[in-house]
Amino acid sequence: MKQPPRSNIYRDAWCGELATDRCGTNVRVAGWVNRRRDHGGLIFIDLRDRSGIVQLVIHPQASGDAFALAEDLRPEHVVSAEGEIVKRAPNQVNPNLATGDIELHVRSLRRLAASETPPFPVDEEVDVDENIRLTYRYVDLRRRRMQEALLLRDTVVQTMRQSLGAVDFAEIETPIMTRSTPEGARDFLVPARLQPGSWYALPQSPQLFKQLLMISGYERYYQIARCFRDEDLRADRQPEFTQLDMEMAFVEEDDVIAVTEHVMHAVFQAGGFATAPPPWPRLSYEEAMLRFGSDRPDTRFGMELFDISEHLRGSEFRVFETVLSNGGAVRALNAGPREMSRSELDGLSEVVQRHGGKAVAHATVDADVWRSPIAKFFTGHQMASATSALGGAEGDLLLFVADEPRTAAEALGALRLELGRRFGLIPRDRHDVLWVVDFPMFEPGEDGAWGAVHHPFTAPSGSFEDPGAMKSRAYDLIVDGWELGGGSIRINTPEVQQQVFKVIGLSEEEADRRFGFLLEALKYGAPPHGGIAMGLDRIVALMGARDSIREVIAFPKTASGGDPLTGAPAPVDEQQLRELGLRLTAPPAKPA
RNA sequence: GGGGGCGUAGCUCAGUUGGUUAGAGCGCCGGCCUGUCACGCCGGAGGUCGCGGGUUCGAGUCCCGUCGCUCCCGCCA
Repeated sequence: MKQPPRSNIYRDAWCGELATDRCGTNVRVAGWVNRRRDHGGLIFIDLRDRSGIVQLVIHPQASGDAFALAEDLRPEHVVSAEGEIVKRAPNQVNPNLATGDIELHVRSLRRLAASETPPFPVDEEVDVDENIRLTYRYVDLRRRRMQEALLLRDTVVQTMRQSLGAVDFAEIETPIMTRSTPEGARDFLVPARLQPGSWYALPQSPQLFKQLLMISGYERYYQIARCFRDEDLRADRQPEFTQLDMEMAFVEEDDVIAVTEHVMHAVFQAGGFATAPPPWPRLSYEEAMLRFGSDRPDTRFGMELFDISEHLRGSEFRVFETVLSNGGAVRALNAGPREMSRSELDGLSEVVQRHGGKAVAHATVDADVWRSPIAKFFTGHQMASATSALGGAEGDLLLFVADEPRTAAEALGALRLELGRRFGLIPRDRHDVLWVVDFPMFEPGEDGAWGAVHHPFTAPSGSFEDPGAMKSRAYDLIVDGWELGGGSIRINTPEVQQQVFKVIGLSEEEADRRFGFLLEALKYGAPPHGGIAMGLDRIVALMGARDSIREVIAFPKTASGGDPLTGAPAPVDEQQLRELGLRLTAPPAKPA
């Protein structure tokens, strides 16, 4: 706590900050009963506020009905206590408690509110069913781990504001009710009562508004922005989430990257998250895919991937030969000296299959050849050459995936992560930060058209003659295999913007209808500009070592998008629908 | 949309091959206890085994369906 509380009838001190310097003085504290130990003739109460815990001692001779009340207190009752701070005898010191060398000898005690027995323990770190935690989130948030997470989140946000403010960024708000301009994800829609049949959309990001602000000359903008995407949830994805959204004018990649490194390094330091100092290494998308089979590689451990297509081409192994002759690749990794059972190996194939691969082939290095069901298909030279490419030593387990190059890379990349976790190869107290750059601008979509890999406002490099070969001027910040943020230099002329729309199959009319306002704005002096968006929830989750961003959001949604506390989403009255000019074509899924 | 895991007391869990009255720890309630801090001791209450259906002499256990939570694939800056 930065300051003592203002003295009032409830308290004049924080529980967790009382120390021997206050011995002999009279203090008043308030909070929740964390635990009560009733010895019959003497009662101890651990009183908790946000700052921590202090032990209250209530003697029978305390004034008034203090002792009788203390007998009646239960966990989570809210009380205010007043009395003298007393130094504990040496044999009574509790080394596990920050305030363990003092205690408060209570003179008077007031119960400010009673409490039902909490649905789960507040004072213990037991894993409680998440649905129950969310139903009673106000109780859950009292628990130490949740408090730590939310206060870490505050530290992160404060640090972002300070370090951006210090380099002239201005915080500017953009609308939550806006026009549907799908960037790829599904929009959340809000019906417009005043214009029946029309809809607002909640922003997937402030992307277009921050570009407009650059055109408006604000030079350096940022916002801690809430964003909305109506897609399925994951441990690291919520339908509403928060990002640190930034944009700068007259910049190229290095400028945005430098500012981001400045902010994020400050954030990591403020949260005690140990990383190397900037500048952080940059890896091209192509290299990331080749070496790690992922565009967000976890570089904290090795076991890198290799393309051994050329070492094995021309073998008798039909599976590999078919893949190779169809333009596919054989990718492999060296899992090191490991014995794996048949069922463990089958398990690896399942991992690969989940990510679009077909199966994993395996071989164990045995002198110059392989011990493997597929060894008989290869020449000694092929085996020796592939083994050497993989740095294989006697007894090493080699794993192969053959497929279309990208599928092979991604499937083997997923396998690498699984092995890293399973064999404990990932160091706990080391954190790797890196940039992935040089993304392709377009990739083939399902309908044969091109799709924008980033979003269609990203500036491309290369020639529109060959969209598949174009790169985007984009960059992603990756930490420990988490994608913490991404951004790009944006398009700042209507001509280029139109060309990009054309490549992704947006007709001129369609582009004009949906993004006409942007194209128009680009005609009025749009400076070169670029920016980035950092996922706040992910940053805090990673720094706080949480598996899910729900652990760092005060009131998150469940995997089905609901909030067990409020019951949202819920049906609305017929009257509300009528005012909006809406009628349901199907009855509500569940009654109100 | 698809696949996996889970659902038994307030909480965390056990529950054998389908078999008599479904258990444990913590919590809760009552009693005792003046130095505990995971206080201790004694006693007690507490169950729609998520829900519905089926098989069976008999279902927490097997089958079908359904709901909820969760992880992943698809989807998603």
